[in-house]
Amino acid sequence: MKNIEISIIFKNIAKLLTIKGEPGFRIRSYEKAADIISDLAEDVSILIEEGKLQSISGIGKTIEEKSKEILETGTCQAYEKLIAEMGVEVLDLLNLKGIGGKTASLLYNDFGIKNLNQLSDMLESGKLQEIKGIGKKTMETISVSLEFLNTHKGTRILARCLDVVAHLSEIINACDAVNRFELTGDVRRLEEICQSIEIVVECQDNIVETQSALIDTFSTHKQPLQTEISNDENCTDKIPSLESIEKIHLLVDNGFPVTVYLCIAEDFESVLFLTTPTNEHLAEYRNVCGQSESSDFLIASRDKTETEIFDNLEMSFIPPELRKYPDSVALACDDKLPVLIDYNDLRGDLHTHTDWSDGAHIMEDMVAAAIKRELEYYAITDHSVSSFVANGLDQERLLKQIEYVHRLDEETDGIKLLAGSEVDILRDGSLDFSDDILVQLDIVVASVHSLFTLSETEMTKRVIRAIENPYVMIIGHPTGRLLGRRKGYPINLDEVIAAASENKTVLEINGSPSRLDLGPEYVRKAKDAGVLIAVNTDAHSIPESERYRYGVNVARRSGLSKGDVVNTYPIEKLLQILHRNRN
DNA sequence: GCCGTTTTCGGCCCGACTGTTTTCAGTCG
Repeated sequence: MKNIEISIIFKNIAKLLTIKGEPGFRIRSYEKAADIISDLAEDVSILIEEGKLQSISGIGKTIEEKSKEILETGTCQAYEKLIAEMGVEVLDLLNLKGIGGKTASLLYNDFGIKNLNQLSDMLESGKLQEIKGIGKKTMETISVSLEFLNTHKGTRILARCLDVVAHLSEIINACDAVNRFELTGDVRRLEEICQSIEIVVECQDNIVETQSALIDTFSTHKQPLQTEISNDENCTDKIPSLESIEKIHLLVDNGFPVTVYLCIAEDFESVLFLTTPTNEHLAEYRNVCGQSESSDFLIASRDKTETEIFDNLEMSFIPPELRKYPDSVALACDDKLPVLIDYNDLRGDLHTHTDWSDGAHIMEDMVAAAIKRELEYYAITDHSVSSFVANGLDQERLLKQIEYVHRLDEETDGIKLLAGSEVDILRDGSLDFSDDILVQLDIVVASVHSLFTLSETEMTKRVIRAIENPYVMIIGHPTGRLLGRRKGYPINLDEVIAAASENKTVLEINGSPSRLDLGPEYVRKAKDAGVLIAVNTDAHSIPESERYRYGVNVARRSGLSKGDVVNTYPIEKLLQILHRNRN
């Protein structure tokens, strides 16, 4: 059980209590505890063992007891009681833009709204607009948000899938009848949003025996994923049931589909090969090899490794991340696939936070985590004054911080610290700090954090003006999207990319698992336009320093090589590139 | 629910802006 699981339960308790209409401060305590726990650098279980959990400010007796209960049983009674009473779907109400705690509570208590479908009916019947405080614009916001959530219904972001996979792996490992297993499908391709989890299992001897042993193992490990065996044959099935392939369908994590393919050793890699790509990509292989049926293909490729299968198709090995795009097959046939950036290629992080603004940890601890990651350079880029809620730094505090970073840099061996700022891009595209302040910074990341409702024209103009500022080096999370939750502000990215290309401004791939912003579609366009990319963590805590992996995933899926990513360069070259617009 | 203390309950809670109204809910990190 990881900290994140405990954190999610506390966050959900807070949400359910909000919707129920409970008074505020108890809710706030659960929210605070959830935030504290997700940011902890150590496992809750260890802190409890050492008797240290309650010494953290914000965590008292009740939170510790409930944490213990969750660690032991996968859940806690208080949470289960709320879910039983209100239903888990009611939580979706708070994911809608335009609806906050007060409105969600009103909808639930006075109108009996328990899920998005009921809300949708209410919206269509016009009853929603009768509620005080909901006018034309808010209706529109809710309607757009509802449609967005519906298109992502039943999906999970990659990070959540990997958490779920960690649990499933434990369960599968506990089954003696399994030789080995590997992820396939969406998760193997590292899709930012996944439709399902697919796993290929190599059985020890008899497939049917392994199948029934695995079903037994899954059935006895119900918590914390609410794992159920499902008979739903409509689950993602890339290959038909064959004599040599069996399947198990599961629903985990409140109804998320999992398909387990069971096969013998000889078929393991060919099943992996067939189940990894999208259907569109798979069709391209068929064009190349002329095999029309998966079953024929399977027989033809029996006992071969994936590499041998690609060899037989007379194309180079296509990394799983690229087995989505039809064009990668043509590139593989011509042996022209890019050499993808590797996770170890990053030499530094150019966008991070500390407790000077809204980070959870002190600068020294964040730096220690960076040294542990063996980074060569590390930029501190706390928020600027306009991000008030994030305790953004004003000019005076920024100047103090620059000095502090320089001093810490002198005292610290093994890493170069860069003084930076994540500067807010204001409404008109100007920045929070004047040029004579910006010139003192090693790194300037400029980001939009407010006024998401501007028109596309205004927003595009706003960001381009920031790009044109010679002191701005990187545009942070360029679309403002939150995966599965928020579409991002309206902006013409083609124009933004053209402006970045012209002004030699770097665009960011933000490694926050719920952002991953820019996404592959536009990263590819940026690469084509000669724009360099920075893969940053935007870490607000020590655990978040690990999110560089998610950023690299996006870079790989976008077909980026090491040379396309600015923070793979040695420090001298990096600064030369970033400072080239300064005179 | 947590904290702190003047030991048994009162205080916790940021700011600017938008939308919808005329006082407040929601949104940005």
